[in-house]
Amino acid sequence: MGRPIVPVYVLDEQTVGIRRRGAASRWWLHHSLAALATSLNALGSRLVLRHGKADQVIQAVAAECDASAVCWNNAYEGPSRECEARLKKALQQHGVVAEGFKANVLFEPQDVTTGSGGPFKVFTPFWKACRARPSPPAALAAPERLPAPVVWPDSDRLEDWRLLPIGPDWSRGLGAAWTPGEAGAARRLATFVDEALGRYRDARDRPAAQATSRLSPHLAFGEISPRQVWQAVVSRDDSTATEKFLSELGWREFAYHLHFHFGNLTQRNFRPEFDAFPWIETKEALAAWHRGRTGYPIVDAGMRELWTTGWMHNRVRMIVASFLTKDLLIDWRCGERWFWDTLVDADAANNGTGWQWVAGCGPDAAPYFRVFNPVLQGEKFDPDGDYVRRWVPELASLPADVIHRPWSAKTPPSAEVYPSPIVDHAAARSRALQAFRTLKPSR
DNA sequence: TGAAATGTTGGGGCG
DNA sequence: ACGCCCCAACATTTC
Repeated sequence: MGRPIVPVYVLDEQTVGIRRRGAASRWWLHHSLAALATSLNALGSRLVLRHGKADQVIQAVAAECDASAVCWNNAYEGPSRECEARLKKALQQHGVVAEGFKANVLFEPQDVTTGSGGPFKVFTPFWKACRARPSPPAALAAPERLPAPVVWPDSDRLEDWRLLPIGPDWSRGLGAAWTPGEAGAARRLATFVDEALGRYRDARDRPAAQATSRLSPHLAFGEISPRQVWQAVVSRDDSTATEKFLSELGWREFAYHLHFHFGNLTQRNFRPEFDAFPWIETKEALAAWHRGRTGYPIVDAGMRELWTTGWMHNRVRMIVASFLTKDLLIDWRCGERWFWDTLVDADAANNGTGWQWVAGCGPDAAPYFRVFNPVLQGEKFDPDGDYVRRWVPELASLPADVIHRPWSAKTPPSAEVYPSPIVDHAAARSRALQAFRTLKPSR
């Protein structure tokens, strides 16, 4: 059955506008590709690795194989889309069937429109419109074997791509936390559905509860399709438990929708009035944030979880982002860059949308006056302090009622052990409100 | 997917 | 017993 299939992965670091992956996601990519190659070998196939401009490389491989068809999953962002368009045109000129599929999204951005036919700028109506559409079709089962060609095209060696850290190996925490690859993704999904989905709605905001799916890096690398996730979740037929989780998949869809319709939002303010915002350049404060030494336990715990595991709980991402942009008044792009480099789930659309949402310059963004209080957020979402104890061990002996404000403890930790807050939150809040008032009102 | 300031209410202490 | 005040608890508004 079927004609030979040649699986190809192209590492494109040359097409202008395609951003080079950060260090943590390069680590993930290495292990993901290794896992994919192993799986393909078990099917009697191989993974061909090439690097270069994706459209040119694929054309070359297709010619070497005398391919009759080339298939891929659609991309939704500027330079990648242009690359696809060039490839499609070139292949068709040579009589090769070229087809993109939508396995990376539940709903394609152009299929979801407002009543007047335009794109959405607010999440709730966007997701409502998605839910009103037919459910995404179930994913097809994986083939049991892939027919091999008589002659395989050449492949790069994965090691030669040097995706793993050179010099000091900071990746041990990543390896302990994650299993990149399709099998790891499937296990993660099954575990989540069995053990955590039922309490997701109530426990998802508590970072110590381990109640989220942790599928984000697997989704970001295409190791699992959102359609597979959708299917596993809705088949539980427990709408109160699942609806909240589905809407988080919806935020991912919304991010792709925005990037498709409004262009790259990883650097450009969606609301142009923010181009005049008085961000402050403070290297010391930024460094304290990077290293998890701000003096606010929930912020520092999150930043250290990120550094150690390449991932941070969603609630804590909002808290650390609010702290950077509002308490420190540091440009959200500085935070976006750090996340891009350190997150194993780094995804251009999700990262840009999330940062702009918190900073207030994005679509459907938090209003400027919403400033998270890192103490109250800690007390509300980490009431026992377990998350802080895990990631900020020097505070582990503090009782729960002061662990989010160590300066109030009977015997506060010395400044060598744990820093005093680098800013006073109350003062920082009023400074931020002041700064935000300088913006011209939009619309 | 907030927080703080301000307003309202009702119970209890106390002159 | 009554009225006054205090303030916790809750609601509303404002940033």
